[in-house]
Amino acid sequence: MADFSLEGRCPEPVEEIARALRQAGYRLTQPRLAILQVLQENNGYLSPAEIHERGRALCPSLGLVTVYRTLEMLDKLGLARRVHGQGNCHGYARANSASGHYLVCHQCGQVNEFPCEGMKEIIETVQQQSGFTVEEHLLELVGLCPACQSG
Amino acid sequence: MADFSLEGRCPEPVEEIARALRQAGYRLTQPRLAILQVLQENNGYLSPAEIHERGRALCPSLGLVTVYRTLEMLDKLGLARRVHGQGNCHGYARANSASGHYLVCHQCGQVNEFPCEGMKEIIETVQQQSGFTVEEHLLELVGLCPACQSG
DNA sequence: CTGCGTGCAAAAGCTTTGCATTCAT
DNA sequence: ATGAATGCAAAGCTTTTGCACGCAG
Repeated sequence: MADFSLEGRCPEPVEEIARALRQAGYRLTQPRLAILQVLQENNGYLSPAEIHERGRALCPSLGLVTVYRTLEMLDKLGLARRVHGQGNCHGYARANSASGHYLVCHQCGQVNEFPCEGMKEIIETVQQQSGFTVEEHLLELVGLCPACQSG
Repeated sequence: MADFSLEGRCPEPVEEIARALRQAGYRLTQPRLAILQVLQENNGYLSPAEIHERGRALCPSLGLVTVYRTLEMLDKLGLARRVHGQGNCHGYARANSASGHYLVCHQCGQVNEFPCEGMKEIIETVQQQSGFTVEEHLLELVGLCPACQSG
């Protein structure tokens, strides 16, 4: 099940992320922990509403507004990443790395990041041919994960 | 100004697209022509609201609802493409090719498509390593176009 | 203690739906 | 003539804002 992309990066414990949060000057609260936990446990692409719903199991008072605010913050810190679906664009997944490369299963919603060496070269070429200065990139591959192919 | 990506593909006249529309069984109406014209003239990334506003110059009665419906249709037919911005996700640009590769200027909003040979190889590698079956891909490079770098 | 972070309520946007009318064919 | 397409109005969502209270540090 796409193990390659999980090697070493996946089980990054919530505590570690929490530490990163603190170092960035943010407080560590129950709602935030709940949201981090949800993102951590779901290898997926979740809408704010879904995160809210699941987060309530861990922190019953969790409000949807807080989910929005926290996701925005996590996105800024690079701890979660906005993922663009084909239809709706408003899902989030945890960021395992800063790669910006996603492999999305359109059946089960699973999102993995993957390393991609070829990218630098492509960007270099495009910059030279177009005169653009490329600052960010987003690469999403959408398809079926191994489990959903057989299921 | 990123000419490379425009070679041969850009001036695809509205009439040609219109023909494609007809062949797909759709009627050719003023509102649709106006929207096609707007997409054609703007090398860019436009929100439905912007398209509506500009389209009114060409077809004063144009309603926002029609813009939504038409964009959805054009997207399905591959004649326009949804472009994902960093903040908002709901821009559209005309589709010059079926490449799925965009070069976006975050200053002026200009969107170009570009050819990208390296992609097939990347997808091949990822499929083999992950077991995913990749059906679609989306590559966006975001940066500054030549004009905006000097401006 | 302090004030950052929260939840609630409400406002503000954006997108979709229903329906009578218009217009391309 | 005929029904696909449109525009309007309104409903339905999603996201943001304002504010008093609570909790982490």
